[in-house]
Amino acid sequence: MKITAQEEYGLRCLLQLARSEHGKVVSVKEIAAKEGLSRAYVEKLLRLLAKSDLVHSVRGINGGYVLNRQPYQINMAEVVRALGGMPVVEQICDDHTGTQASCMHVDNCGLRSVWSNLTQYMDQFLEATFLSSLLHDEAEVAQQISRQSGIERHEV
Amino acid sequence: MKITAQEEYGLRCLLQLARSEHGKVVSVKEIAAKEGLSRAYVEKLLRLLAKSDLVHSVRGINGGYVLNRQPYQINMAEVVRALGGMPVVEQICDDHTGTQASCMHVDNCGLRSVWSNLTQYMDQFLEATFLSSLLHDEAEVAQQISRQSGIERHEV
DNA sequence: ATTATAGTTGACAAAAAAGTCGTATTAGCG
DNA sequence: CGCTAATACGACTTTTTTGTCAACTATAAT
Repeated sequence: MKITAQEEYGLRCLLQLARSEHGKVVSVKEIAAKEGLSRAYVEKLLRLLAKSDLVHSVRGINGGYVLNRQPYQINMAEVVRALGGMPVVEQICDDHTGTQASCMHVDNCGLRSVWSNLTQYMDQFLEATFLSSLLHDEAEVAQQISRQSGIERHEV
Repeated sequence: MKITAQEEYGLRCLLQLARSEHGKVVSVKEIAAKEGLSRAYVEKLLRLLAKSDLVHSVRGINGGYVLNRQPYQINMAEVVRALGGMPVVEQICDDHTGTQASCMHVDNCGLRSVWSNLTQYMDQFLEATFLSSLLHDEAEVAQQISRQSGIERHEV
């Protein structure tokens, strides 16, 4: 269970857009500087996000990227999906390795249920978390999310 | 958010052990055949599981691997952890990429809270799922887990 | 004791993911 | 128009993860 680099850094770039005034064009250069990432990488990530219509680009001089909706209208599940994210059960089953032509468990697989439920469970969480909630102070964010998820918080 | 190959295949091998009579030694050869994986790979996975004391090996002729506890005493969170699994927030923060020496958000990072809560949330789910529940028919497993997680099931 | 079967180990090879680069395209501005 | 600063895109390189191999050690059976 790994959070991929694309998810991590893609989300960060998105947050940079969310932080700036709505509708304002922010250049890759600026985002790259603020996140300490290379321009090339930031471009790649933003193009990914653009494919899923979370942002759009403005070309030419003074160009850059803009968030398509407001931060409170974008939930984490969408973002994670856009960034290549959530494992779809069919993919897991399809993508098997090994000596056989198809997964040994094609027609009866206890695991499939586990993964598919876990995925849905995570999705619930992510759908309930909006970009806007991540813009505050760390302590605030922690409180808010913890309340939402019903998890008691022991430490940061 | 990816389920890694090690988690997927390691868990499967473990399930093969869980399926056989408790305390019985099962050879890598046998597991490999049943899962359609190479012996070498199955060995590697079982050694990983052995490191975390979920199984132990018996050497020599008639050797193989044995589950250390009974399936109803082993939860998925342990298994996933043994297989390299759950992302620890410190790791994510530490493992940053980019042009700077440390993550740009070291002292105030909204994301940290999200990942850490998501992780805990998933952990709850995985801790409540035991190896024993994965031994039944797919349909049964699905029902059982869905009940446990409070997620309504729409389709398989 | 010998032999055959099984696990052990670390190095290696292959595949996938992460990240970079160069060239093309677009738009503002003089 | 032509220059400059920006995105677009695909090919490429690097790094990490997956998976394999070969030489080695342990043990039961004979």
